[in-house]
Amino acid sequence: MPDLPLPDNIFLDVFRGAPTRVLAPGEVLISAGQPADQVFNIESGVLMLYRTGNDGRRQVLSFLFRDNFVGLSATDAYFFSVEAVTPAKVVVCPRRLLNERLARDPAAEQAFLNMVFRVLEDILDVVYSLGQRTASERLAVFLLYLRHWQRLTEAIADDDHPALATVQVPMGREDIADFLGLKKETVSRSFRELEDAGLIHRLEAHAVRIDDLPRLRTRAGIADFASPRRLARALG
Amino acid sequence: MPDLPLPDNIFLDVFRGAPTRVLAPGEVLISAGQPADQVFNIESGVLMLYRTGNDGRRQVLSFLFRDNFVGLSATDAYFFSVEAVTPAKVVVCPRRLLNERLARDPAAEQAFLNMVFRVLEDILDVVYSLGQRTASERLAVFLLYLRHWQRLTEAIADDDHPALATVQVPMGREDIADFLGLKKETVSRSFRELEDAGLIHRLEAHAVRIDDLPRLRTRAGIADFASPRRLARALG
DNA sequence: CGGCAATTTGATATCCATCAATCGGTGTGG
DNA sequence: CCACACCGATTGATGGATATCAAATTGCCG
Repeated sequence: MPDLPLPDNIFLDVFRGAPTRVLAPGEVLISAGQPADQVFNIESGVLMLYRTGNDGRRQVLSFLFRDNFVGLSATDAYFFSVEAVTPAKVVVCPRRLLNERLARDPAAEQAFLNMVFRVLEDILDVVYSLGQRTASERLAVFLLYLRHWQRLTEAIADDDHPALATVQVPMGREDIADFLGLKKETVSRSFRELEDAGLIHRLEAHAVRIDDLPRLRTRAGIADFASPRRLARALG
Repeated sequence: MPDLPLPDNIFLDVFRGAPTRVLAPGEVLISAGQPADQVFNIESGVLMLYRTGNDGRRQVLSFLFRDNFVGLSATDAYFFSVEAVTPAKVVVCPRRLLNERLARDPAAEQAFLNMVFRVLEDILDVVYSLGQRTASERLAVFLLYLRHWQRLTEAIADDDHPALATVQVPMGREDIADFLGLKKETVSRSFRELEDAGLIHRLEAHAVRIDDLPRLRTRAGIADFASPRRLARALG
């Protein structure tokens, strides 16, 4: 079986030779309201895209992993914030350069559009989770989502590969809670619930062993982040 | 003050002379899993885009209004369903034609991409609502959202125009509930809560009078669907 | 006018949030 | 090397918001 490549979006070549920026955990890359004049691509590490309300409520809209593109915006100002969860490296490129690249090359534009569609589709999963799923179901989906990204960033072809038995959970409970629309205590209790059900085992706060993948998938419901169709798409 | 035009997305001209399809309430336009070989534009009426789980849970992802484009998909199969809420007319066009149009015309492609961005941004609002807002806050946001679309489809320039004092609520309570991640009884109670607070008044099940727009906006939180920035963009 | 479906309202149950310890690692200074 | 302090995670006890179950009411259409 061939190694599993990351989706190669040809427009990403605008980042060739672009400067790298190193981020410490918690460091802010994008602040909502700033002029949207740069785009980024993640070389390593995990970032978090979120939106905050006036009253301090925060919704994490997405976690971002290696080779994820950052900086989608319809307008000339970002409408979200992005910060590093782990130490991270991103490459930076003026937005103008990307626009020119897309305008010149229909194939690149097509690839870019497809990426935006994938983002859109992934967000619809999140909407379904937030609207319809219970706390432990959301956590089950989330763990499969982390496993999916771990599989992609480590380019693992085999779904049963032993390296996927333990899933790294780089972010804290509060960040998970703000992604899943829960409170951090509820996230803890949901971990326990999945553990008591024999689906997972907490190794430490930032790593989980998956004991029963099929039942974890059942618990999560259909929209498994590594379902065959989605994976086929992710691999382009 | 000039009349307020609908956003004129130039790529919509692929629908010129295209056949019209008439839909009765509840009639399904798109069924999840079908080959995604057609795209649509709404001429009149209200549609509903949703996703269902194996167990019958349903999440309404979006309501669709006049001049909304339907059929965005990264793959060759739809991953959502669409049905009519009210009697509706849509124009139908082969997806291939749109793709050719976009490939030929960079300006059209740009306009299309901008539309997709707007959709993305709107969905992020929904995610924030589902993750962070209470029931009555979600309903407040929803009523402003309906008001916003009513304003657009009726091309009303003035935000204080008397025609906007009453908002039509074409969909049933269950559909609202499945959009807001609530149950229909909770939607009823939230209507009552807003009414008791003096923000709105229920005229009938399908129409609401807004008594205190500023306070309704406050209740909804910042992401007002008709905030100046968003509106400027929608009209762009 | 009658009957059916949708909505509203009421009573109760459940799940998640909140408030409050306690536990457990990690890093530092003695 | 160990004691201690700190911070995040877990667990416990309780409260509150929403779901569920069950009428009662309204509105709509024949």
